[in-house]
Amino acid sequence: MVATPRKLQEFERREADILAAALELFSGDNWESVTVVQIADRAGIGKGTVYKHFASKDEIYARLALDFFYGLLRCCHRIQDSNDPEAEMRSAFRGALQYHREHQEYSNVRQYVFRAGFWERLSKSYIESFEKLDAEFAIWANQRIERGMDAGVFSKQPLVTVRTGLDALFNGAVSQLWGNRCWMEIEPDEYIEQVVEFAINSLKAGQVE
Amino acid sequence: MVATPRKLQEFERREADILAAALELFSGDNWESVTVVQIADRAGIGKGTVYKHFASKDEIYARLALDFFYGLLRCCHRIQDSNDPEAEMRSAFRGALQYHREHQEYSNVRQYVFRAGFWERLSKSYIESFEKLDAEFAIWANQRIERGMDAGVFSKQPLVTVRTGLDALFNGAVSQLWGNRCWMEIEPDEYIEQVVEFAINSLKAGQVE
Amino acid sequence: MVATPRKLQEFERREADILAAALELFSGDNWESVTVVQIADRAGIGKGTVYKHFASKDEIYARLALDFFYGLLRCCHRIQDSNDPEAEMRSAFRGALQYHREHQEYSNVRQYVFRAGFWERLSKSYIESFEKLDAEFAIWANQRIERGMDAGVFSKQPLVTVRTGLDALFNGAVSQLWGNRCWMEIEPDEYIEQVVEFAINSLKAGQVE
Amino acid sequence: MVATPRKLQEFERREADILAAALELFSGDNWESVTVVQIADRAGIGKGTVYKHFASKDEIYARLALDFFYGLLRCCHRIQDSNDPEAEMRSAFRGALQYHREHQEYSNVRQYVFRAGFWERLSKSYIESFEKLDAEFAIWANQRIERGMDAGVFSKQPLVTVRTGLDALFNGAVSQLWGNRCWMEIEPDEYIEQVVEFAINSLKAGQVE
DNA sequence: GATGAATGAGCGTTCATTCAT
DNA sequence: CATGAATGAACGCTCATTCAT
Repeated sequence: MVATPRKLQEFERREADILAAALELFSGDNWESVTVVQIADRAGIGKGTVYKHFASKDEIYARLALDFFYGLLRCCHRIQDSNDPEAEMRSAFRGALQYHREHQEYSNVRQYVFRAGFWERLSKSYIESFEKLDAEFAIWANQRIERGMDAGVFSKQPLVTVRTGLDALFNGAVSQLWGNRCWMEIEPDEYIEQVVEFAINSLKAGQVE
Repeated sequence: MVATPRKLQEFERREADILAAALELFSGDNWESVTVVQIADRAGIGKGTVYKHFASKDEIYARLALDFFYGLLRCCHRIQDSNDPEAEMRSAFRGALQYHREHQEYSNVRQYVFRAGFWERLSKSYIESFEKLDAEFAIWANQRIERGMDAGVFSKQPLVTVRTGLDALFNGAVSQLWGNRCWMEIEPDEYIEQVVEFAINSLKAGQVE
Repeated sequence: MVATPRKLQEFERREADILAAALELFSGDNWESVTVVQIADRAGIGKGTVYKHFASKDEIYARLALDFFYGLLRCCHRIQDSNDPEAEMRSAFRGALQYHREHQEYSNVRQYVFRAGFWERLSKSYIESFEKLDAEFAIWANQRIERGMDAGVFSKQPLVTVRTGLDALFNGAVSQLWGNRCWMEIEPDEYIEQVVEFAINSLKAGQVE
Repeated sequence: MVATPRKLQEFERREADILAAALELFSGDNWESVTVVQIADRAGIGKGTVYKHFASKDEIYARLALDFFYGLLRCCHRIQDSNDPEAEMRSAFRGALQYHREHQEYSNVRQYVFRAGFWERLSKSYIESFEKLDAEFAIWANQRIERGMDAGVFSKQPLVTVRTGLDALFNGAVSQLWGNRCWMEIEPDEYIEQVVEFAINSLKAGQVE
């Protein structure tokens, strides 16, 4: 076992410090006007040091978003393969929504990286990371949907239609969970169950019984 | 009756123009980066003229917020006194929520003035205006709640508890109505009714029948 | 006759001040590291004011270059049409070289705008100005060359060959005139005469006598 | 004979590496924006190590300039004393120009150290080095000029006049040799000969025969 | 009173320089 | 001693605010 050099450990810890500081500030009320100096100050380092770790402020956003989405992907990958596609899909959808609920601090980061212009400014390597992420999600989701269709559990529909609909449903649910900061007429957990139910129903819809 | 001088009329019209222009821009997508020049241009006046009416950009925000909240207060005051405190409260809560729904263009203004730091920068006179507003709301709401309690319609609870709960409920509902831009599982009107119901129930809760 | 408003006069004077200040600094030894603050200080104005007149530091360079090249074009246009194409071309070539000699302060500006990357950063309208300038030069030069060929004074050669060669010769001569800041083995005037002679000879070269 | 310790050898080799790396970068196109990191990388060492050898980036420039000028002085000192002052002067002038022609890579270094402000920033010891260098040149040149005057080969003129003129001539010739990168009406070697001839003639000028 | 030219603090970013390891 | 992470002054540029006209 090779011991990680102390220097490297510290360097990585700083990166974590910066990301943590940035996330705290981005999740606050003034997130639109957070400056690099504020991030550096909160991380307890100098302004220039931030740029040893990230080429730009946007890259901090990008990195936080990647961390968030990779966490989401891990959520999905944790679902065990089984002979019950419906249960799998339920678990995945529920888990993904719960993940968002538990990480509301990424709400503004997500909003920011989806803004027009963000991708245009982003460096090639970060764009590739996001594309790889998208591809992994697509593979994972499509496999499960097709498996369910082949098993006759989900109705046969064009994959693109199903994916588009589920994505819209999912994003709408996330808005709901995040848009409401203090209160909701039904409990989030119950809300999530209803969305999951809706999603499963739409996957089985039109099925000949 | 003293005729308002033409000059004064023009002055006030300009102020309205500025506020209208600012509100349009603040309700748009890039509201965070709206500049004073943009506001002046849209109002059809020079940049310097804006400062004849408002000491700072923040005061425009403050003034819009005051307009909005005074409109809300007028909503409440329009409720006729009656012998039915529950119906009054229902009307008030419903009306206040409808008011927010109908004035979503103030969404960003409200967010902005609630930011940390806004009040620190605000001039004394504006702070006093906001405090006066708060006080009027408190008087109005407390009167109605106490009247309802005295009449035995609402359960006897500490006023502070009731006010805190209702405020949270109200703010949550506003976030819900404003936060979710594309999708909601129930219609806003129905949503408002449910919230009103919930509020009334909580006012009557614990009551011995 | 409409009197120019005083304000506009002052505004234009400031622009001239900025350009003059920039040209002085760009013609000096430290021209590569001239800052906007230095330009503003020398022009006796604030940093922000520079940006009322020019969108970027590069645009100051671009504007100076345009001024320089338009002056050069005026030099050419001043040459009277005559029945002697050779004398015209001699006058033009000589005049253009003299113009460069008399405006050596633009030496670094010219170098800067010809750098790779400068055009990529330049705004569309400035690029169009330069293209228009190029086109006017081309029209003027081609007319005179073709007229000379038609008159049998210059030898018939492909226009592109002649233009390429003359441009190279001209640029080389400018380098010579500018590269040497204090001294030259022959006097600049004599040098210019020799280059002109060379140019004319190359235009007549291959001619059947 | 004391053996140079290995450690010291290595230290000196590193210094040579840094200077070589810096010279390569300073002679390139983007020499103005060369960074210390680039120099260190090309020298195959860490950034901090550069500062073990040179107190600042300017000192690297200064040291390169000193190396260059000491090389030039050695050129002069290599000229054998003889009884022919004119031949000596010819050799020296020709050699010095050839030295510049063969070391065009120092062109930007020379330009940089002659900039206003460079000397102000330079440390005392380096300034002294340059002053010593100047003094040695002056001694060498004045000796030869005076010897030639005493021998009746050069005309009697105030030393200051002769030195000023020769310096201007020399610097002009260097600009010519370095400034013109693409084109010259005569070959460099021939150019040098003409300059030498001109220099000798001016030394003999006004002489009563 | 209305104006917009002028301002300079503050933004994101770079890089020469320092210093703990 | 060599290193490179950390620093902060200074860059080009923006824009809220001021003030002479």
